[in-house]
Amino acid sequence: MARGSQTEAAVLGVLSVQSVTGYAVREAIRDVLGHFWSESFGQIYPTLAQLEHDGLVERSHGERAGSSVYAITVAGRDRLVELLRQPDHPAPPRSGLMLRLFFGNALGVDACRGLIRHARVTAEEQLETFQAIRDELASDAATREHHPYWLLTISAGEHTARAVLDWADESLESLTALEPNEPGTRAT
Amino acid sequence: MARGSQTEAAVLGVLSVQSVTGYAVREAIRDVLGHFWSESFGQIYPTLAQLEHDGLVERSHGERAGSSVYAITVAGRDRLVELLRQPDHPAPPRSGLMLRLFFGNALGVDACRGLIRHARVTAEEQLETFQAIRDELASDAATREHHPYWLLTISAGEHTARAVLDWADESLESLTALEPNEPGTRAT
DNA sequence: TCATTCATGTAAGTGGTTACATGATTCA
DNA sequence: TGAATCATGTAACCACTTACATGAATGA
Repeated sequence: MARGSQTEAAVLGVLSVQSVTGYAVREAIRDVLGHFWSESFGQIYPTLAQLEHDGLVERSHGERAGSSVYAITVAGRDRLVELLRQPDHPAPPRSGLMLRLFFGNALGVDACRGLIRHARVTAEEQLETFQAIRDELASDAATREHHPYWLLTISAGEHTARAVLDWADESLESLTALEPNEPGTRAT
Repeated sequence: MARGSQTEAAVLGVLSVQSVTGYAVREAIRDVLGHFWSESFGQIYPTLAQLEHDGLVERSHGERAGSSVYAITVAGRDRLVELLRQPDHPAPPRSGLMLRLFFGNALGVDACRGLIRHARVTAEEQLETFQAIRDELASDAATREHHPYWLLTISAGEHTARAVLDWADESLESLTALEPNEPGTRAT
């Protein structure tokens, strides 16, 4: 899947579940796909315009003045499947946390501990969020045919978060064994 | 940390371990930081030129004709610590796998199974790679002060890979319970 | 001698973010 | 009435990738 088509797929995907405004597409991507996907305004509106031009979505008047509701067409559904079938070209990894830890000898062991603790807290918060999403899903019958798939992504998030928890505990343990060698410590 | 400075940090970091050519910086980033970081040629050479201009690295003649070896300066070490201390602004998540699974109802359950199996295989291969790196590290005494930190990143990779394994097994199980509803299946 | 690796750089293109500009509607 | 939210769009900018261009050294 060419990089640009990923946005197309995400937007078509949202519209395949429900017809909404461009603004709501962005909200859905942020709130529902948020733990594994993101799109900015600057991408969504031009993409919607392109999709309309290609006959993959249709635009109708929204309830508010000037607002548009987009609905996916039959051709749009075909296109969505076509896009989803294309191979994934994952972006090269770039973890700022790992970069800092890798050069932890320069950064100093205390700063490393802080980074790991922070990652742990974030993972804990994520687990709570995932539980909340599970609860919400359980009471949403309208989209029940999607739930088995949506749960897959939630479960992936949970597994990853728990892995971070385990890793953080192990890592904090292993760093306590280290003498407080702090090459990077200076008064600021 | 501003986005551009991350490249600066990665390059300075590599040079803080050993003085090498630009080509070798790229190799180190690809082979050693590869599981959590990446830089392309187009980034490394301009960054090295900038770092030299700022007095953070020094250039000397390499063994080969026309080749340059870069060495980090004292100011460069200070700058590295400064960069590593800056807060991390993680790139927004973009998992093509999760996007496809989330819209699995459109893609079809068989294609989803294929994606998950593929992710599982990749995770298995990664675990083997990590073991190989562990073995290599154990026999490299020259960089021993870095090892506690380098092991942190390897361990993180292993935890993540094992999480994928568990998630994949669970997910494949959960999908077998699903009737073979295949909206996305068409002859191509 | 010929392919591969080592080595350095530039230029064009892309995918994406951020900020800007505008205005209606809702609700406190 | 005024702040927050809903809503649509554009323009500038940025980091990064890919492809290109070049050539020396190594080793089969």
